[in-house]
Amino acid sequence: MKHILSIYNTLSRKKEVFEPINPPHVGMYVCGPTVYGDAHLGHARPGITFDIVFRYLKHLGYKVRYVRNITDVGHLVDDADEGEDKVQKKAQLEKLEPMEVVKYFSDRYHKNMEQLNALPPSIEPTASGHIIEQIELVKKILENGYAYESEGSLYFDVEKYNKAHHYGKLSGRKIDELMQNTRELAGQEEKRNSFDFALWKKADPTHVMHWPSPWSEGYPGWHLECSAMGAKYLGETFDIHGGGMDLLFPHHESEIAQSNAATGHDPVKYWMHNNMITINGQKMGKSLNNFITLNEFFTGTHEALDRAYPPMVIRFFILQAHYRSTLDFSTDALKAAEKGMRKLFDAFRLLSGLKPAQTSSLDVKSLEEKCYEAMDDDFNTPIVIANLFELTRLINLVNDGKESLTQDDIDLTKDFFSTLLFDILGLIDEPEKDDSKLIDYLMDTILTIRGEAKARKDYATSDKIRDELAKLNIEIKDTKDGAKWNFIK
RNA sequence: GGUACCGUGGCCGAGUGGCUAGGCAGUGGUCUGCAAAACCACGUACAGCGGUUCGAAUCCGCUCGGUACCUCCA
Repeated sequence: MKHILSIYNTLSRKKEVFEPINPPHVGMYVCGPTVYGDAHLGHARPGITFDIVFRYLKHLGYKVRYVRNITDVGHLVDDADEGEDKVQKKAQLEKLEPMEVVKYFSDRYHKNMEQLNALPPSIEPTASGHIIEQIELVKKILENGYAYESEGSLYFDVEKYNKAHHYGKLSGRKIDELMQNTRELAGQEEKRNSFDFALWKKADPTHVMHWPSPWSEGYPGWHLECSAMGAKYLGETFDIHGGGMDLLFPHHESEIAQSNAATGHDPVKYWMHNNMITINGQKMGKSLNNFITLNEFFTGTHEALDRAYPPMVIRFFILQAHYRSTLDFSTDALKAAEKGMRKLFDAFRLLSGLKPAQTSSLDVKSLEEKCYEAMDDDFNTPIVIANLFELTRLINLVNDGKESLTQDDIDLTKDFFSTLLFDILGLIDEPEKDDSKLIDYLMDTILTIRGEAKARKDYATSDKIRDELAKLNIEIKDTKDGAKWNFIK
């Protein structure tokens, strides 16, 4: 099957046919988390969205290098805090080294991504590990005249840059409008224009994380790490840069500016942005304090949740919406996703037991084509899933003896169903395991039945139950308080 | 205030001019000892108002409602 993959490019605001710069190689950079807290549902979205992109590009035969950074330097706690580093603040609160905080939350993030069955990226660079590269990038920008020094800090000269390039071409902003919207804020005296952004910040004496540089003891500006590390591992121009829509401006806009200022050309061919997950119609976010962490979903420990929801339910829930749409969370929506997903898995299992017929009364091949068409159309996973539900209906019809498939068609169906469901969508059919609880319920049920048998003096049945359980190393003891049971070692 | 986006049946959510999206929930039916599962049938949903068109959820305008980003800092 010939694939013409189209991807919505934020830069052009339309779908474009995907043509890698150096086929069969594809370079993809995705903005990863700032590790100062547990990942929440919002973090799962880019994790899963770009996992799908990664999986599908590989499926199409591309050799993909997927780079996802870990931001471990320099983020502030929130808008109200002045000059306080998120990682640093967390470290001070917990009386830990900043790198202990980073390690702790990085590990937990990795665990969560693994639970969601998101494949690990090819390279996962950290900002703190690339200070030299960032300093070199600042030097280039400075040499090319797009940066200025002020009080030991370096800022990007947006106004000057905009004379040669268009600052705002990604987010659709115009510098005149930025001018007009300038607010009077404290701590801006160092900058020529309020919209200039920091390339290097001089650390104040209380700042824990700082490095030497030609300009001051300090730390790199936030936008820098992605420009520096993207160029290092994927080249000055690479294929795909992804991230959440909330990073569009100013982060990605500034990345484009930095790269142009340093190299004279754009860094990225296709910009992809996933939309936000909302809760009660509002963005789920750290600053709004309305987030539910992934661990809370998996254990059911958040007050908004009635029970635990396995990672695959979260994954399926996210895949049922297109990545560029907002997705509204509710437990009802999650439950609906869970039931639907189970239905798909049930149908897939049925395939193996289907009785083959001499002729096929159904056309399963066309469904496969529809699934691929949907994937090729900007990774439209909800359409893929809708087609898989149609396939599920057909499988059930065959199972009910109302339609028929030949062995060849059954094999073909099994093959493409599994490719789509497991390889491309990345779902895993894992039965929920909470054995201890399950066994308790089962034993209660069995002992109740045995008790009823004994009550009507049906000792044949009650003894049979005891003997059969004994074979499983389960011992039953009739006590004054009723029957008890335990495992025999 | 600026910029962008959105408003689809009870819920979630596809869909950029004419063709049933889909899932969950609900109702009726088939099947079944009962139940579950499965299958079949059923909802004449596209915020409101106007316009373009033979024809609009889909294009245009206005109104209402909602969301995100807005240059400190990150």
